[in-house]
Amino acid sequence: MDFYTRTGKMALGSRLRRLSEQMTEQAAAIYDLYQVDLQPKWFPVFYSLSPTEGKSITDIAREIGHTHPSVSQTVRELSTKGYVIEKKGETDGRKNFILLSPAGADVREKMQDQLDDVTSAIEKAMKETHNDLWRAIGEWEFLLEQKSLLRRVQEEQKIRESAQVQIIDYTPAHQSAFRQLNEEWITKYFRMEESDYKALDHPQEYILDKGGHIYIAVYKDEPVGACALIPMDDGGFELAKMAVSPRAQGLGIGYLIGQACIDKARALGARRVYLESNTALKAAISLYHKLGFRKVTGPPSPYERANIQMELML
Amino acid sequence: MDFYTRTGKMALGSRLRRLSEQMTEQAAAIYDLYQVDLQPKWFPVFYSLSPTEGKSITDIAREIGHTHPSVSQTVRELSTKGYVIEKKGETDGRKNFILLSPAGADVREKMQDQLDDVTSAIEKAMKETHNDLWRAIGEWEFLLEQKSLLRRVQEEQKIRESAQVQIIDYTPAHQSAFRQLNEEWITKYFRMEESDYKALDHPQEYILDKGGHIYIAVYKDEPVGACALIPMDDGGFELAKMAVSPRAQGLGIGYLIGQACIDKARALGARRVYLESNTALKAAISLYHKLGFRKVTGPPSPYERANIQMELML
DNA sequence: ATTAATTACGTAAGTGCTTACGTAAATGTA
DNA sequence: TACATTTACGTAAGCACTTACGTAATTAAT
Repeated sequence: MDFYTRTGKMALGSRLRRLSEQMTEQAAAIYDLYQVDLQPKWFPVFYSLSPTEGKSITDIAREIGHTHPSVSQTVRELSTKGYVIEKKGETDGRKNFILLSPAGADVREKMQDQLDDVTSAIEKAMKETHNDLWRAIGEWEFLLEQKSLLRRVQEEQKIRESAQVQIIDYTPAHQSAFRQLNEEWITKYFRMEESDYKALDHPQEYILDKGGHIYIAVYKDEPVGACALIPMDDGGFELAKMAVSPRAQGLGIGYLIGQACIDKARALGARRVYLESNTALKAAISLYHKLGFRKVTGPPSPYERANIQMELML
Repeated sequence: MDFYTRTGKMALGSRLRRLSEQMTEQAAAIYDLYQVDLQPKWFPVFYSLSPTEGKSITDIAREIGHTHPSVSQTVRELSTKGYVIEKKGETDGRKNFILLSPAGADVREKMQDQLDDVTSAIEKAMKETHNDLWRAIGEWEFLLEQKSLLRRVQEEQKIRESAQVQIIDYTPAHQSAFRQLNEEWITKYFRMEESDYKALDHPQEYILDKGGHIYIAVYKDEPVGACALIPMDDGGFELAKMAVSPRAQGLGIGYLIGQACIDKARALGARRVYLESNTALKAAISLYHKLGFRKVTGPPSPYERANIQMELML
């Protein structure tokens, strides 16, 4: 008991199982009390049946939320007990329609008191609690249907890891990382061009000295992303050489480093940030949209691979 | 889903199990996400261990609320994985002390992020609910520890069945039942005496005609209890011939029919109800106590079997 | 100092479900 | 009209536990 408070919410599943086990364990004793010759595990199937209307195995399974083999098994057991009658489907020879036999209907009748007593026992116990277990389960069922626990945990993971990402100013020590991160995606989709070599091999000369800026994203002491601002003739900046290592995808690094660049451009008094990209890079384009960029048509680009131009007015 | 609302609270156990299954099913995927090479089922045992302090199999089992074979099995699996070290007890050769190996401690370290993320994912989800599942489970654990579900259901059964018990006035048609019910317990513990035959064979003459009264308890259209009020010289009544069929025990019939007699005595203006019994009849004596009777010493009784006298002042 | 009872723990088998898989019937497609 | 696909359902095996049982080691009782 104490253990579960220490492990915390991680043990929610186990704790639920233990509680349910405690309850179903008592169920057997309760059936005895009412001298109903029915195994507790049969209850869902048994209760779903009627003496008049037959139901197929799959129908029952869907209704009670078990698998069909489980229902199939239970039906066989109920059948040897003589509580149900099986009838092959007439129009559909695969189906096996199950209905309550007279003996089964009899047991069902006798069970009514038990059902009533159990219901009121539980309802009375529930009144002693402040937190309604029945409703809480319902809410969780809804919650998990909406978004799985896995997805929720993934989101938490992302939040935690994003907090460990730092956006820092470029220093000469980052040159090789800056080149490598960019070369990686350029060669994957396109080919390195003359302007790429200039900017990546000599960022000091071709970017910084011209009044530009470079940011490096660091995650767990390793550079995993980069982005540059290159001054344009109109007083604005071009956002270029945006790169995120595939190993660090999903941490929102693109957004963080892009936003850092935009903030810097604004701080430097620019009115506009411009960029060129390629529509094949779907993730990149959608990131730019998220950052506020909109498609424009401007003067032709020096880059072969550019087939889309975007801008963001500050 | 709909099925569970129809079956009502009876399905509380199943519903809990299904929810817990949904959660533990996701657990495996979550472990994958963090690349922790640990089976979810190992978690409770694994988490209970430390690298310095060894714990015996039974200790672990008690702590996490599983059985010792389950722990034994898990430890063997963790052992072949190299995550734990087993050490025979030095003072007690039966014990098998388990501690985390360096490799195990390593995994434990790596798991911390996962634990944190799962905890905050669940806590965040919980904030979206109105009924706190975690607390609700805690309350139910407490509730069931206090009084088992079986006991609670038994109480409901008793309440429901007691409502079906009716206390009615004696009519001549009840004479044989009146006699049989009393003869049953008298011959079981003692022997029939002269006064018994008189009262049971001729209740009209020996009880009613003298200004006495008889009540019959009827349950499911069958007489299952009886009790008589016989007028005494002092203006009070003697409570006598109280009998409840063993087949109808536990329905509180003794109390109901006793109370009916007391009410009647009061209505007839009596100041005192008196009775004689035997201390061997523990259940009867405690019932009389519950009805308000106290032990007294009075004149000797005509009945051989009487060894205790009680009275209730109205 | 024996003998009996208790405790620790391992192995085997059972439980109430599940997934995996196979077969026959029904349905869709060319 | 033949073929592939889907559906219904049964059987087998697996899963994560449990209970049942047997065997040492320890402790209590005589």
